[in-house]
Amino acid sequence: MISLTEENYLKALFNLSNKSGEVNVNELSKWLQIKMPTVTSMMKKLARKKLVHYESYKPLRLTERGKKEAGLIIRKHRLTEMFLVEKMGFRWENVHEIAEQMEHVHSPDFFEKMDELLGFPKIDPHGSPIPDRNGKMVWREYNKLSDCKMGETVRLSAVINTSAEFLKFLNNREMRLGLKIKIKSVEPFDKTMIVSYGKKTSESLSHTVCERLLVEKGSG
Amino acid sequence: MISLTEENYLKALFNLSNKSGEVNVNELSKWLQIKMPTVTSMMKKLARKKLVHYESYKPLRLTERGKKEAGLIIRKHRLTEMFLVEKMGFRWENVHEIAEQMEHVHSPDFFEKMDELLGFPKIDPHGSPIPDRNGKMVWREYNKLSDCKMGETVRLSAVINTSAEFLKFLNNREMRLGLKIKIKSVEPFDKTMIVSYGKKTSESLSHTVCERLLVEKGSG
DNA sequence: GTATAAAGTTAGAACAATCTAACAAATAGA
DNA sequence: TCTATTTGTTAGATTGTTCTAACTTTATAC
Repeated sequence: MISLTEENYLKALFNLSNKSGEVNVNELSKWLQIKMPTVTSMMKKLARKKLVHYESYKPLRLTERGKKEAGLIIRKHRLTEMFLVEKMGFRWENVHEIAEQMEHVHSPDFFEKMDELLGFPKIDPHGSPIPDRNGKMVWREYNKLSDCKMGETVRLSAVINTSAEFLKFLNNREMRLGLKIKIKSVEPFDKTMIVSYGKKTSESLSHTVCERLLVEKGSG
Repeated sequence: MISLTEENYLKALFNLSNKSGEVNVNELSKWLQIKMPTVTSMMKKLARKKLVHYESYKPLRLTERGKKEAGLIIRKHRLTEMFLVEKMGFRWENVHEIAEQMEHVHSPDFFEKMDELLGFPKIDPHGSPIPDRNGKMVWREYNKLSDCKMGETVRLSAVINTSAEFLKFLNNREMRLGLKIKIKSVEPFDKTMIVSYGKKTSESLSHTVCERLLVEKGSG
């Protein structure tokens, strides 16, 4: 049995894993706002439970089982977010906190029913992929807006940061998923972009913002 | 802040309170399947938090604040059960376990939205009243079927036991809320009732079952 | 290539929620 | 009313999750 606390560690490890699947203790400690010694001892415990590969002074890695369990928690989180938006009328900036609690509900039937009522969605309201029943998750080929060049036209496909503040920032600028964005220019000094989209002919987006917007190129 | 564990004690106290609002430590201990010394120490803690009136060797009583908090937890439980049945297509015997977990979700908005989508229901799928936003709950004037007499015709309004087994037992006999039931006879020895309802002309219901069925008299 | 800083670990304590064993008070039977 | 049973409490231990303080290892900077 995996406790609520352990579930939160697994999810954090999953979310922080880089391409090679590695996470540092310090990173995890800061993310969870839990002191390093506590994290170390929990990692030893999760290692005993075969959910994490742990060796002293080495980066942490989830085991296959750990990845699956974490994926299933994230599946519950994202299905919930989708349900809240699509079936209950919540806005995308108000679903994270609720999903954060619902992801710990143990009831396969409940989440299967959500999935069914939603028509088996592949992405959540922020464009993040919903892991399948085996906890497997695949990101489509997205680019950060900040990596695109002047003159390109792209489609907004996902947002990395799902904090209410950031999402409200996007709301205020009438930005939402699916939006077609044209890059008019890029300021060389601070990488601020001037873009046009919808009725906006000239909006300025800081590098910090552009790094958090994932887009698809050349999808018409 | 009230912990999940404390919430479960409050809810149990609320559910076990008799007319005078009293609950014994032993009773609570058996209900929660937690040993008496643990219950005693938790009661002292809840007394410190002004949620329970506690005096050594005296019966336990919720304070006004305790009653309110407990009522709000039960509100969340029952709204969830109603939502699961009305909006998600679950059957009444499958909602208790899920609601048991959802009742601990902290998000007034979430439950307000449920309430609104459901059209502000007064009762849950088992006929139990849903406490209002202040945690206040009122039972309508129901009688146990077991207290009714031969010849009476009554309407099934609520079920006391919400275990899946009992609800499946009722399903198997095509019994549901709103059903009009006529008492054909009562066996004096064991109080078994012979009743008719719907297409059934002669069904036998044990006293154990009749005690768990709440009915309204003379409502046409 | 050593000194310093950053990252990670060990040891020991604290708090919440649980238990068992032993004792005390209240209740019930004769 | 006296004793036996039931109910309730106290004391002390256990487990899970967290902390601080002190120490060790690894990485960084000159």
